[in-house]
Amino acid sequence: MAEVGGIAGDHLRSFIERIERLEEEKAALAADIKDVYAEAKGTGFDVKIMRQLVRLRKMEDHDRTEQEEILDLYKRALGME
Amino acid sequence: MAEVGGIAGDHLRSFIERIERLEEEKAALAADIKDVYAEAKGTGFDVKIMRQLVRLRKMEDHDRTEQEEILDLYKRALGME
Amino acid sequence: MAEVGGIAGDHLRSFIERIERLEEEKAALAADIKDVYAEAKGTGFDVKIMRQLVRLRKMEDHDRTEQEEILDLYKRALGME
Amino acid sequence: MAEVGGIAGDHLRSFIERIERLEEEKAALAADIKDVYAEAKGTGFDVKIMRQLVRLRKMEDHDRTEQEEILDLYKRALGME
DNA sequence: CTGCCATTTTACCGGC
DNA sequence: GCCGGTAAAATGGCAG
Repeated sequence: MAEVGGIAGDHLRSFIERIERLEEEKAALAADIKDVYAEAKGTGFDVKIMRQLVRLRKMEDHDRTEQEEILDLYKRALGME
Repeated sequence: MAEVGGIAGDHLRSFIERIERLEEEKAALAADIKDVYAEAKGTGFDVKIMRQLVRLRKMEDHDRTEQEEILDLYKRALGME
Repeated sequence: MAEVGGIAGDHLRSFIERIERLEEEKAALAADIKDVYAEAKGTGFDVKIMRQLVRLRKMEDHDRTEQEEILDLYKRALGME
Repeated sequence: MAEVGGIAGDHLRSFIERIERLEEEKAALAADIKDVYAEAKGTGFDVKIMRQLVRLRKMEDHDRTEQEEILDLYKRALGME
């Protein structure tokens, strides 16, 4: 661990503050997201279902290349590459 | 999918896309935070300890806010606002 | 929280021991899995690729009904159910 | 998939299936553990505290084992085994 | 207030 | 023996 006190302390403080700044922005975005859900709910949509939709669409993105990956993996696993 | 449900479908899609856009930004910030921790680690700092520090400072902020809220509550109760 | 000492203590101990027993079995299975990977490695297979395969196949299982789920969700979300 | 790579493919499949079988059993045990925690919670115990207890007891076991290993090491160093 | 879900933290495992 | 990345556990937050 770097020295306690002096320049190392300033350095640590700098890192911590950068992180805290980023986390504030992240929290702000989380709040924005919450607001959008609330707005959608006010329009009559079901928040729980919307969350499921978002989750499933994210999974779909991950799956887009999954089949190819599996084939590639089998090939590599079997030394066919 | 836009044809399913007509207007409502478009509306839903709009909400979902807004959320997904915000979540992308949130993920980008999470990656930035990760990078800062990695950089700090490369400078010799202990990431686990740093995380504890950040959490502790956040809790203190939270508690401080809570105190202020209670104070406000009392002020309003006393007609001091 | 239940009383400290007396019957509650015995009860707690009983729960803890049941959990520890189950965790031992789980750890034993984890060791078995490790052994299989080691054996496969000894036969010339790449452990990292095998782990990826297992992970992707698990995802495939999860995806098996995903498309239907998504359609159902959209229908419900749009009040078409 | 059995046709890909012939014998090697079958061999790989065999390993993968053994692993998947073991992982299913492991998941079942994890579910059992979850159930015990839930049951304990229903009896009035604090699950979070219980988890800490289990972790602590495991650490103590680990440390005890470590001490015994060190003792063994010394014994061997002294030709006492 | 309770259960579920997302996030975050911790622990593990293989590789170098 | 550490490091990086990946899976598991645990905590926190949110909707109902």
